Amino acid sequence: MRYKLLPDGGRQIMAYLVPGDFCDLHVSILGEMDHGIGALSACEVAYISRRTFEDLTTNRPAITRALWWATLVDEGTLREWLVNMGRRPADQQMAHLFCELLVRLQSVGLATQTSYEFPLTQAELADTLGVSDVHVNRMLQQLRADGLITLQGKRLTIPDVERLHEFAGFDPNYLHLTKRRGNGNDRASRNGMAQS
Amino acid sequence: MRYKLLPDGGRQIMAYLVPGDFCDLHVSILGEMDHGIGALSACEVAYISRRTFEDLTTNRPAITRALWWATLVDEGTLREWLVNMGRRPADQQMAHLFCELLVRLQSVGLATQTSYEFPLTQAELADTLGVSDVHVNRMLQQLRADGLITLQGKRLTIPDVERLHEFAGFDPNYLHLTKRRGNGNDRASRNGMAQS
DNA sequence: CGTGCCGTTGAGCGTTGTCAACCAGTGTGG
DNA sequence: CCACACTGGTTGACAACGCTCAACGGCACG
Repeated sequence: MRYKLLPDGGRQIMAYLVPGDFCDLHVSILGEMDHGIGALSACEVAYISRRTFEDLTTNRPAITRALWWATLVDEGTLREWLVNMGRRPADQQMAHLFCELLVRLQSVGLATQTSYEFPLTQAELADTLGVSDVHVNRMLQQLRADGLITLQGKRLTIPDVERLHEFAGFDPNYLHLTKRRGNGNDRASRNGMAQS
Repeated sequence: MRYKLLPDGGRQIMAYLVPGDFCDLHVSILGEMDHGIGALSACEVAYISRRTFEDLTTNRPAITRALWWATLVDEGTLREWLVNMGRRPADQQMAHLFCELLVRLQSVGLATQTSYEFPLTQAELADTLGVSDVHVNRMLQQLRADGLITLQGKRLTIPDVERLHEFAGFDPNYLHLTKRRGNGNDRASRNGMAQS
């Protein structure tokens, strides 16, 4: 995840990273990090040396373009999150996040048609959605009571994906996933390599 | 501005563009726009043809890097806005926006040390901050009463910039402006051209 | 068998939203 | 020159959403 800490001790989570995502392309270009990065579950991290990066961005325009593409998708996601926080009540907001994670995890082969591992605590959800943890708890119960989700142990299941989309006002176009094959492993295209 | 419209008629504004900013680098890379762009005041727009763009991104790595840099700064701004909406009450949120605009407008020579033209309506502010227009009105009055801002006609003045920063919890580091000269015209560096 | 994390619940309060009305300024057409 | 409509800002009353504080229970871990 990406996050920022505030003077008053508050934390705002601004992004979730799934396998295949880049976590700090910023540093190479901007020279400085303006936020923190943390792991919410076991992670495997690949390093690209500064020299390699410099080499790629000066000599390999197609790859540079693919990396740029990845940051633009991140940007699109941030915009959608902004809409989420600004214009939707907490329950729809949470439902929207669940929809997004389903699609993104499917694209890397980490979700079935209707469910995925969900290791987040309610406090972390609260720091993501900009609401209190108590309120997250109540909204979760409501979503469960309405049959929109089930959350047992660490697994989130969405019985009727279409209905949750409807409820959350979710439209995955902002993720810029290329739609083809339905086999749940679309990683190459998500990373934009295929087009370049 | 960048914005999205929702099915219920709501609008969320996700970014303000000041002179020198790029408005749709996305299209060339992502191939599709996922949000709308609108003008809030008279604008002058420069077009770059697709062919020129293709040429730049394949043959001019330094310029490509500068463009990429610009999108990364936009991304940083989006993250800060997310923090703003998630973790700050409406009054501080508005103050934070005023602080950001002061710095950004100064960097393109459109603001004095303490004031700038502010053409937004309260309804537009509301759509930016994710609150109702009535509430914007009341928070504005409060900021005025506290002597943090004055807003006469279309001009916003910040009598004590340091105090407003304090109140809003504003730290301009996320804008990645290079600090040098204090003359309020720092456009070249803001666009990242100087470094490349 | 303690300790700590996480989830859950209740009560009361504060911020913010909704609805509705009103006012000032501006432009328009008769 | 004067209705008229329209936009943008302002105000009041009330409801609703979400927060804070506080306590408690289950569970894993040492």
